[in-house]
Amino acid sequence: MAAGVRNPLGLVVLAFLQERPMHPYELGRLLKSRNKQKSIKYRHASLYMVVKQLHRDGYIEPQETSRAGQLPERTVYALTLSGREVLMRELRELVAVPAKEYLRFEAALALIVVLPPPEVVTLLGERLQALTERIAELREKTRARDDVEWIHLIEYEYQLALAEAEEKFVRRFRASVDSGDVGELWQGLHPS
Amino acid sequence: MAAGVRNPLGLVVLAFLQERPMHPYELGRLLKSRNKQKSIKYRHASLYMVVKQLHRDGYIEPQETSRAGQLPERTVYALTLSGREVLMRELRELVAVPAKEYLRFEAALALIVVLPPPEVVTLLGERLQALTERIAELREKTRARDDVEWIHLIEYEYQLALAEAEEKFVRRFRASVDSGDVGELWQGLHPS
DNA sequence: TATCGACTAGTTAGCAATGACTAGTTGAGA
DNA sequence: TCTCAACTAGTCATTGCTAACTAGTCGATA
Repeated sequence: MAAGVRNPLGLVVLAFLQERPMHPYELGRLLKSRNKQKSIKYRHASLYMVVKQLHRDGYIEPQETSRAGQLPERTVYALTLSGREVLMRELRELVAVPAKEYLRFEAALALIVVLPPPEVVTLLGERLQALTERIAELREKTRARDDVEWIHLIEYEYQLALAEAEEKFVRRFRASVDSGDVGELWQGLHPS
Repeated sequence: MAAGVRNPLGLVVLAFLQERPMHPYELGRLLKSRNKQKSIKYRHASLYMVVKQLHRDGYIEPQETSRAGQLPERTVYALTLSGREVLMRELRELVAVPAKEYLRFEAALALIVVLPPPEVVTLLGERLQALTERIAELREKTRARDDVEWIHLIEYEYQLALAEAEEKFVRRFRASVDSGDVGELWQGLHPS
């Protein structure tokens, strides 16, 4: 059946299996070793779930089972034709069509009037500090290196671009709240 | 016994109940009328789930039940003391501590080498167009208005800041790929 | 050589979120 | 006045994700 692959982790599985057949645990190891877990949420158990779903939907197929010692049996999966197709299709859409994302901070902003303005200034200060550190890390990580081609750092460039934008936004926002020009409504909710 | 309120929708419920006791359906109506559904994912059925959880965890309490005609009974809930506490606590954390978000586009970037470079240029072009439209909308929405205080548009300002940053990033990225300086690895994956 | 932590490999139970469903009410237009 | 669409109000079944568990292996250290 299968209207597609919702979970990005599923796409990783398909993408990796394009290189060669593998068993789930190996997929997980590879994912970690290529540092994809920073961009794609990875939980050990989720991987097995996702593999099961991909199999159910006919995107991957068990090839052989092997076993080392008394450890559990490993099932090696291979990509099917429709698996390859769905990988390309989903990836194209992910790139071409911006998805609506619900960010935690966005939700917080939508409810920000619940907190008294002076406290918001303090909290935004804390966030600012964390963001600054994050940005420094990302700048370090994305600095041109000889051992890694730039295309493999592109996710971090993106994170960096967003983090910098957020930093600027928070700085502006904090200044606004700090200036005291906060509007009657918000002020009125917090009698001091 | 309740380690907090994971779902942002739960925070909306708590925040709204701070104003006055309400029944779930009314909460949903209010959420829509205040245009929070653009920042906080809202599904009718999820609301009832969340309300049930908040009740289970002692953050809200049923006050009375009423009924209009033959329509189902409505249960009116009120905020408890620990509900108020948890609302403030979670909101503070949401503001002060940047959460790691897993964005769809970020995942796509992590797997981008699966697609051939020329196609990526095209797809990024499509995304760029969508982003431009989105930015125009947000600019319109956040333009200073007499009938709404600026603090109630702050979520949109945030979205705008991020959208603009993404637009710039995509533009730069597309130019890089288009220039053909794409690295051996990526090129090698797509024999032409 | 006993033991402790890290690694290998996969399963399971429980909860949270969502699409689909039920069912009555109201108002506008034919 | 009939009916159709939109609204009111809530429930339920399915699916998916994750924390926690099982259980064996390997290497270092005391």
